Amino acid sequence: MAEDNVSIRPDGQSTRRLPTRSEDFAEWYNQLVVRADLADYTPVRGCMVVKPYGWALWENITSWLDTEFKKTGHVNAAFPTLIPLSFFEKEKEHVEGFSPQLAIVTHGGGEKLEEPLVVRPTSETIIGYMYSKWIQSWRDLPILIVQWGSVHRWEIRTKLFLRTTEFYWHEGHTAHASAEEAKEEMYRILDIYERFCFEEAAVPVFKGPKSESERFPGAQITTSIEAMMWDKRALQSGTSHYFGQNFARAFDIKYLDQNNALQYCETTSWAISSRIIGAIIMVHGDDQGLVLPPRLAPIQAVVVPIYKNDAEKSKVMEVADRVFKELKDHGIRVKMDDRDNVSSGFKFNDWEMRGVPVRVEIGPKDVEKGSVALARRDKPGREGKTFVSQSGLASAVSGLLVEIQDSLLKRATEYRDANIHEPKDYEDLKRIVADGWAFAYWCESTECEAKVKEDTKATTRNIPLNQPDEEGICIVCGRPAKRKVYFARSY
RNA sequence: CGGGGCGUAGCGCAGUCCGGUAGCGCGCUUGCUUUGGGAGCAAGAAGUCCCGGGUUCAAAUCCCGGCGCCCCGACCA
Repeated sequence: MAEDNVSIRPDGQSTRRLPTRSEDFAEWYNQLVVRADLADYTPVRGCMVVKPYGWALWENITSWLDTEFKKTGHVNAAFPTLIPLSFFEKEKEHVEGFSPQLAIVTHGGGEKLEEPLVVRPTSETIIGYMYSKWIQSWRDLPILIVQWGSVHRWEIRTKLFLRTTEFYWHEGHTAHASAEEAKEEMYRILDIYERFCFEEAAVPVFKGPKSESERFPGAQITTSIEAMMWDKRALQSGTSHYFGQNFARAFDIKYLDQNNALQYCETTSWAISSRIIGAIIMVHGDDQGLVLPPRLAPIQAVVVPIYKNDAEKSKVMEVADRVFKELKDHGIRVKMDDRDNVSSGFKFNDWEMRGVPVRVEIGPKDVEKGSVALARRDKPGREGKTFVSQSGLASAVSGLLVEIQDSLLKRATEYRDANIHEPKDYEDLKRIVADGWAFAYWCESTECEAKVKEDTKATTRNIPLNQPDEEGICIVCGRPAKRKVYFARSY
């Protein structure tokens, strides 16, 4: 489906080489997003267009997550984009956290509004208000609702996918009777996020709680999944929060328990946003362009026919059409590139820019020999090319897609692990975070964390779960510490 | 908000110092030849030179005033 919507017109810079990642990583990213046809800039500062190819990728991400949410009992619903400003003032930390980022509507229908409306930056408040209306009894719990949509946060510096004024996401909002149940929910979702990253995006992540200073405004516990980008900076790729009764008290979300006693609910919220696309780009992309994990790629294989004249064309197209149909029937998301106005060499580069995992080249020689050239995107250029028989091609391509998926995860994991170090002392930590991640004991005090940030610009990312039950000493102050944390510069 | 840069064809830029026919590359259109790693030739189409004012016979160019964007230093999924 998605593959048929993809525009394949060359752009104005098609023949220009992308800057390499080591030359200028930021510029590499900016150009790649546009030239791979994922997104474009608009007249509205900080707001992007997600183009059909980028949206097809997003749809593959969302449909997997949606399926998993439904499997675990969640249902989808939609809440308003506009939220009364006063709602934000009901939870102290929430208003402090979000005030600087709000877009506010002051007029409607040509008149000044009595109360300004906030363009939602997140929906805890309006959903909390509605939950208080809907929940009366322990029988009403849990409520497990997911909203798919977009939100707005006024940003100073924006970057396509990573930080835009408007971005796309799902936000799950749940209400429970007990703290245990709410915390279980938070971790259940975190596990889904982790599985998504490993299995679908081939992006290895660490999951665990964030420090107090990195918490979501209004949360008691914030957990995250954290990934390492090619430039070794960290990207928070998803979050899951436990609110305790903070929002329940602010919005009066109460129920009568089995003993006829009035209780506050325990709530959670969680999200993965379109930012995850930025992670996929920065983890897998190379100097030729985008590299997409096969399981998420809108186009998994592209067929490129090669011919010199009409006689060759008719012979080649006969085979190419047959191959295309075979792959399609085999459930592979395949695209036929029968453009007549660009050379095959151009097409090779073009599909590499767009990150298509497998390219099937069919020329006159292949027609004679009953073969095709198979090129795998994770090994660009001629190195990734092999010649295989036309018979059994569909299963060969399927197998190759699996192999590419695995190799991307393996490569990303090795790269990440090679760039995480355990510092011997504080000076060592400073050296490490200049070009990598440090994994060290930390006393969990805000002072020590702030000192690291001050000295190195690195922040604590998260405290990974399942650590051995050992004690150490804080890398900053030397006091006893129970758990290790990742320190890294982040996006 | 402080420092630096930019605004000229769809995109990337030259021209501005020293005022005088609006230019280049890519892309686009048409035709022919091409197509196994970013094709060639030929003929075309396409610009309120960011906006407003001023100086001048004449302004992309000089002067004044705006606006917008990008890059670097304090927040976030």
